[in-house]
Amino acid sequence: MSTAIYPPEFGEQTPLQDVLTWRIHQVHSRLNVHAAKFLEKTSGIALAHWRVMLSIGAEGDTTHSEIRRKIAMDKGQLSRCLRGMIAEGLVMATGDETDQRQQRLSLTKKGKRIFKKTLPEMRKRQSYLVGSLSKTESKAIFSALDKLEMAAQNHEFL
Amino acid sequence: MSTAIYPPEFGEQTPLQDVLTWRIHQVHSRLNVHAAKFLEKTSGIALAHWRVMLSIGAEGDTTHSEIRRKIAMDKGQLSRCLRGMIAEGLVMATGDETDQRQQRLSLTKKGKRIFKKTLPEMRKRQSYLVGSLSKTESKAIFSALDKLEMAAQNHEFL
DNA sequence: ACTTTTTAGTTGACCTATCAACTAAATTGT
DNA sequence: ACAATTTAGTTGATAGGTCAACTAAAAAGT
Repeated sequence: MSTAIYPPEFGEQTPLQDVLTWRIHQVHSRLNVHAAKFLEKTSGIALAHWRVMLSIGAEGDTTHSEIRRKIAMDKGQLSRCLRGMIAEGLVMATGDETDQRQQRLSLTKKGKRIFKKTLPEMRKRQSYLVGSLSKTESKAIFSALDKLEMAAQNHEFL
Repeated sequence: MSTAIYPPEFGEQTPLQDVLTWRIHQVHSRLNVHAAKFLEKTSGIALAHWRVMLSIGAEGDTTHSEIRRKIAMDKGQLSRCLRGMIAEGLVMATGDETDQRQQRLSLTKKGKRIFKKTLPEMRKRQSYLVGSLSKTESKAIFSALDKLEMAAQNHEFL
């Protein structure tokens, strides 16, 4: 049981309380480890790289900040991540003619090949994970996450 | 909507897929930021320190590895965390007579004072967070997290 | 036109997390 | 009794996340 990890006095009075954020913490880290191992095995790329690839998409042509909007990644982190991906030959950057601050980003041939190979594998993985949930659970977990996120961003309670 | 953060082709075919782990990632990081700020404001302690305090408990007398069992924290991380907490005067360590490898850990007076001050605040915070969920959602999110964790630890799918 | 502000992205500093190597004490096996 | 293994905890190396300072280009304000 989830509550077992907390001292009774806390858990008993407030069964969902910190336990919930803690549970999210734990599950998150385990899912991350799993995803990273899985990706390492199937295509040898890093989780962050996969996320960025996914946000570019096989035929995409996008920019730094557009990716950031999509996946809400720190811009410094994304900058370094993209540098790595370019170094590995997964992504190519070409200057944007109308705005010299930004660059158009797209997958290289190698990037596309890996993307296309990885996508179905990741789909399988996710189906496997989500398949462990009931319909109700999978619906509820999404709305619960949305609500928790909103609650966490509500500055009144801070 | 949650699925909006992924390319249509991915999201449409597999609505819950990576989106779910990604949502957990996002929500987790926002909850963490929120918790850290909240703790900073209410008692000036770090999130990791709070978690350890919580696992020791106001009257607790425990060991390194017992904490680790409770909160599944990396042992190196916990070692440094405890060192910091001892330096801050939150925790005191005394040698265990029967086993010289381990130490008995408990909260100092200062630690207890902060613990007692922080606990109701954290309860309020958690009630606030959990209060944003419906009964169904809060039940479902727990079982969903349990199942996802088990699925992620299943080595068959790796 | 030119100053101010916003936007795009990079870099550095720092902090946390994870993993592996290591020491020392206790337990188990013979 | 003593060798081998397990358990407890520390430390170091490294990767990833977070924040803030910085440069440069573009847009907006006057």
